Amino acid sequence: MKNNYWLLKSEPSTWSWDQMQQKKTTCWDGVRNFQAQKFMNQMKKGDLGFFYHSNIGKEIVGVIKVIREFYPDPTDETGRFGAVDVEAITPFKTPVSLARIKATPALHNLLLIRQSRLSVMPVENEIWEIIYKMGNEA
DNA sequence: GCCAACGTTGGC
DNA sequence: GCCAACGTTGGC
Repeated sequence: MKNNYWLLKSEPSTWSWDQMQQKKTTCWDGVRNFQAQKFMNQMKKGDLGFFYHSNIGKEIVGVIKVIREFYPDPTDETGRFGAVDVEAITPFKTPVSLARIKATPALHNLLLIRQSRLSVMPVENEIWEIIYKMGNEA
C-alpha cells in the first residue's frame, strides 16, 4: 500500500524548520484541534509530510517523515489529545510559497488554501508530486 | 442539541 | 495591527 502524504504547519517563532533540522526528530504535540487530531491518528510510520511555515515566510520549506504513530500527547493533562513523532528529511532547494501555490491552478485543492486555519492536513498524491518537484528545482 | 459568545489562527 | 474565518465552550 502506498504511503499517505501530509502537511504540517508551524509558526517559525514557535518551532522552525531550522530547529527541526538541528534536532532531527521531534514530538509533534500540542495540537488541540479535532480535525487535525483525526489526521494525525491516521498517520503511519514512514509517511512523508511537508513542513510549512505559517505567518512568517508562508512557505513549504522541507520534508519530514513520521517515525512514531499516534500516542497520547505528554503535554495534555486531559488525555484527550495525541501526538506523533516526526523526523526532518530534506530541506527544499526552493521553498514553495503560499503565493505560488495560489498561483498554480493544479494546487487549488490543497486544504491549505481552502481551510487556512487547519494545522495538520492530508495532501493528495498528485499535489504532493507537483509541490515536491517545485521544491527541488534550483 | 442548539446557538450565541468568545478565543484563536493566519493572511494581508 | 486588523479582520475574517472558524473552532470551542457553555448556557439554556
